[in-house]
Amino acid sequence: MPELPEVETTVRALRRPLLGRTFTGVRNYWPRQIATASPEALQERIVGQQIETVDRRGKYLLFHLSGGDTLIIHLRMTGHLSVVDREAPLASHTHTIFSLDDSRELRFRNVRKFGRVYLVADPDEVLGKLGPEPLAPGFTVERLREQFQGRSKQMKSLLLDQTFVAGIGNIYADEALFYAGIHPERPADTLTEAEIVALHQAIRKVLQMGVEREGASIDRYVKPDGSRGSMQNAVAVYKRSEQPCYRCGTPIRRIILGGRSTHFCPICQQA
DNA sequence: ACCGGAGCCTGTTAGC
DNA sequence: TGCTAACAGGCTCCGG
Repeated sequence: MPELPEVETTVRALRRPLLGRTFTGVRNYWPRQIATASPEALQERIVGQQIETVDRRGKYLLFHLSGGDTLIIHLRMTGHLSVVDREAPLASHTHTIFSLDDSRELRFRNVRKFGRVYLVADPDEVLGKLGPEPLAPGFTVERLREQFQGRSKQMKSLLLDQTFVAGIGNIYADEALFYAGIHPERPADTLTEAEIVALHQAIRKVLQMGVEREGASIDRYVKPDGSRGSMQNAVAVYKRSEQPCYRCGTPIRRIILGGRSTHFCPICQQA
């Protein structure tokens, strides 16, 4: 669901309305959503702090604040952020509302309650174990090859591991493996050098495509303004089981790996 | 250290 | 048609 491209799309939409704003209050209706402190403690600490940057690391949104703290939000499965006038009607499942100094509010809607809010002095408390940022210039083939050290699990599961590469979720993992021509069940330690190069290129390609298309509106995901992205119209394998592979015409297969639905072409992706 | 599986959640969908 | 059970997958935690 919200994976790197969807979070990046959210960050880009929120930057303009949030940069330079100061928090004036916090309301919370689901205390467990606040991971680092009680809602009262969060409010106490965040009020008066100005938003200096709006950024992303993996699937996390980062708001660096004038008091030195960083507000971190993870959307998980169903999280949705929007900035609206405080008079706007409240959508169902809105669990945390940040009031701003311009009569607007940053609202965190979260149907399945998996999303989390962190307020920390040191972002590494939350982000410390994340793997490399796949669209950053430092994500080279060499860097990816290093990440394979000591890893033996199946490629699909490895791509979902945020300590391997940050930001990939179920959709883009299946898409990347398709373009790299790698079967999702392949043990990581059996990849050839050529396959690692292909995987590096494929990861960047599918994430870049997702960002350009402003995310995949599969299931519930929509942009902060409620409109849909278009990546769902450009997927090669995800949720295309039984439909013909665009490359060879063979029906796309769906299996369960590590408890996750996995889609692949049995001809183009050799075991 | 690494791996796989359970658990957290609720709206939607599949199946009887 | 109406109900229940399974499913969806982000991450953390636990045991092997």
